[in-house]
Amino acid sequence: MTRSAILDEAMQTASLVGLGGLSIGQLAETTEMSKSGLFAHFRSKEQLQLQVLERTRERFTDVVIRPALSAPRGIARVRRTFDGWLGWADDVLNGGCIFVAASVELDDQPGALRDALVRSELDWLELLATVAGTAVSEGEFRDDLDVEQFAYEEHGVMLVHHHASRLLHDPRAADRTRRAFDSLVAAARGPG
Amino acid sequence: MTRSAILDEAMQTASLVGLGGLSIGQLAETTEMSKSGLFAHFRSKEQLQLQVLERTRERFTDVVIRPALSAPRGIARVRRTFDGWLGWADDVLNGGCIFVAASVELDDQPGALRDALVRSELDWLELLATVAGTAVSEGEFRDDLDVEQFAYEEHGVMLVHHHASRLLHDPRAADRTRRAFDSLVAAARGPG
DNA sequence: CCAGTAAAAGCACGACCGTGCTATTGTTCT
DNA sequence: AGAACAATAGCACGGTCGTGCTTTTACTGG
Repeated sequence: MTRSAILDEAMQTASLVGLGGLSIGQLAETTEMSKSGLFAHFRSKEQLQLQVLERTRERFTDVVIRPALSAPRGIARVRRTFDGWLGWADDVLNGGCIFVAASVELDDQPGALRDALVRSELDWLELLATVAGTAVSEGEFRDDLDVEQFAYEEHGVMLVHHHASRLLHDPRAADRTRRAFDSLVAAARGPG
Repeated sequence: MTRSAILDEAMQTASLVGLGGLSIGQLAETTEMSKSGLFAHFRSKEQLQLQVLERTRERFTDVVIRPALSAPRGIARVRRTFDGWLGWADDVLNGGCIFVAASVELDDQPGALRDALVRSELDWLELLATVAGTAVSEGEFRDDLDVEQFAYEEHGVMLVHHHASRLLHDPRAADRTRRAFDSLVAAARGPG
């Protein structure tokens, strides 16, 4: 079992129980390794968590960010980024989005893991704002749009989608989310 | 140490480490009781968690819901509900909002605790929709407003506020949140 | 084939977990 | 004062946790 395969397994587990819920013994069991054999790959639990987070970032880049950036600049790209996020947990994870889970798990727990997550989230928000910016420069969004505010509100819709679909299992979640997103886009297009 | 006081302590701890992060031993330590003495009050960890959740609901009702419902019907009440939520974790908890934390902690963990949380969250969403409804019947919101959609988007703004303020410590969070909320209200007032 | 190296396993440790069972304390009622 | 009862403590159990140390296995280059 290669280190990379272990991380993939760990990522799936973390999606179900969070980064804090990861345990070396349980992970050794599901990968059919000895506890000490697995432990040798990482040299502490924190290292394991950091590398799982990093691996998740890589996968996220592959399945969400890169495809989104290959969409045409402007609203099309904004939409593709948003839709990519909506589907990503369903497509590559067994459970919920690891970033969402970690965000509430770590908000009161200082340390390297939290710091790494914060960097990651800031990158993501910045990317959302940048993508919105392409819609501005293409003339599809009004040119006095506050792109960071747009990213902020867009992120809110993502979070409420996660809540409604994963916790509440609300069958109307997809529809509500689409309507919320469309409102944001409409408001960004122009004044009334 | 009375059962009620224990629950208050446990609520504070849960706000820092989540309901799953509660432990009988640690709680016994902070309440200066023996582990078995404390354990006797609840007869399982799950019972403890359920009662902590219930206690949190009571406190939430006291400091958010009741004051909000005493505001005048309409937009004033909508705003008071929203503002009440924003402040509630800061005012009564040491850490983050327990409902937010539990929502991502439990979304893949079936059981009585998850069921109780889902009921609680559905109540909350329903209340948000109902309060928006008072603004409709007062003529302040347009009368074809989808109040559940409004509640959905409002909830999204709350979640992103929690993320930005607690995880990112973004000093602009309060301002961004207010602007997001104002957009929602403006859109609900009328067509353009 | 053998030496050297890397990966995995074996094993033990102290700590904490939830939970039972039994004893002790403290309170209330007659 | 003594009996009945509730609250708390003492103690032990099997289990899992993260992590060290030592030994075995698997692989590689000469």
